[in-house]
Amino acid sequence: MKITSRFTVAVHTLLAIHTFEGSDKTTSEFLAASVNVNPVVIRRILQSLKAAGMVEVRAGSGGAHIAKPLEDITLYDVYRAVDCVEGELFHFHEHPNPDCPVGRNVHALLDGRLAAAQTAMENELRRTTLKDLADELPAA
Amino acid sequence: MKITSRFTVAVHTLLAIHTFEGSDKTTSEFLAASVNVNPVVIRRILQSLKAAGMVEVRAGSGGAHIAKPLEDITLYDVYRAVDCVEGELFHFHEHPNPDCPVGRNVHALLDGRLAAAQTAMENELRRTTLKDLADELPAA
DNA sequence: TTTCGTTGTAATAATTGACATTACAGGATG
DNA sequence: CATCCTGTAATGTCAATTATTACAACGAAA
Repeated sequence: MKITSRFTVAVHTLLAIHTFEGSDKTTSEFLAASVNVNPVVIRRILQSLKAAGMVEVRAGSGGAHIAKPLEDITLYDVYRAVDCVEGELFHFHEHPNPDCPVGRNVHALLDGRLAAAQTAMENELRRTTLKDLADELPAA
Repeated sequence: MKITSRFTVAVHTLLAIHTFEGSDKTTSEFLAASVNVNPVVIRRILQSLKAAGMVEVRAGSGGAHIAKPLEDITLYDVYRAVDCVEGELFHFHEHPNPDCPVGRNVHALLDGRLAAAQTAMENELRRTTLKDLADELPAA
C-alpha cells in the first residue's frame, strides 16, 4: 500500500507555480503539462491547497498563485492539505474476538506504538520547507 | 490510504500463538477465531512469517509454533515479513514532463526526504519487540 | 455586453489492491 | 486408511485512485 500520489503531485504543483508565475499563465492545463496528469486532477488539488491557504486560484481569468511564503510551507503541511492519510496510517482489523485475552488487548497494546511510528514519519516531513526545495531547483 | 491490516493481524497472530501454544492446538481456525478473520487469511500470513523464520507450521498435524525468541522479533521484522509496503511508502507520479525544469527535478529533490520519512517510521517500529508486547498482556 | 478562456465540480469508467470465501490436493498421524 | 490440517488457486466483492468528459459559473477584455 502506498500513500497517494496526490501528495507528490501537490508538491510538484506548488513548485511549478512558484517557478512560472510571472513568466507564464499558471493554469490548470499548464501545470498539468508539467506534472503530466489530467488538468482536473490539478484543479482538485489546487482546491485543497487553497483551503489550506497556500495558493490563490482565480476563477474566471485563470492562473494559480502562491499565497504564503514558501519557507512557511513544510512537506507536512502539504501532506495534511491533500489528506493523503485519513487519520491513522496503520489499518487495524476491526473486530478482534473480545472473548480472547489477546483479541481483547491487541488494540491497546499496539495503538501507542503505531501512532509513534506515524508521528516519527510526519515529524520528518516537517523538517523540509518548500523553500528548501525551490532553492535546490536549477534556475528555470 | 492505510497500511494493510496484514501487519496488525500478523502481530496479533504471533501473540496468540505465544499465549496459547501448550494449552491449545493453534490451528489456523483457532487463530482465526481470535483475530476474527477467515482462516485462509491466517494461513497466508503464517506462510510469510514462516518464510521469515518466526514460526514453524506443521502441515498435516496442524498448529503453529513460535520459532524464534520473542525478544528477537521487532514490530519492524513483522512489518517486513508481511510486506505491508512494497518498497516505497510514498507514491510518485511516474512521468513528469522532462522538458520542464520542475518536472525534470522533482523526483531527485523529493526522493531523499521521502525516504528519510519512511525510515523514521520504520526505525520507530524497531523499538518494540514482541516480548515487550507479550509482557504487557494480562495473563491468559 | 458579448465573447472567450478558465475554474469548479459532478458523473462515469478503468484499474488496482484488500479481504472473504469456497474448494480441494497433499501432508501427517493415530 | 481415515481424519485433521495445511498450502494454494480461483473467484467475488468492495473501496480508493486516477483519468476523462461535460458543463455551468465566472472574469476580463474586446
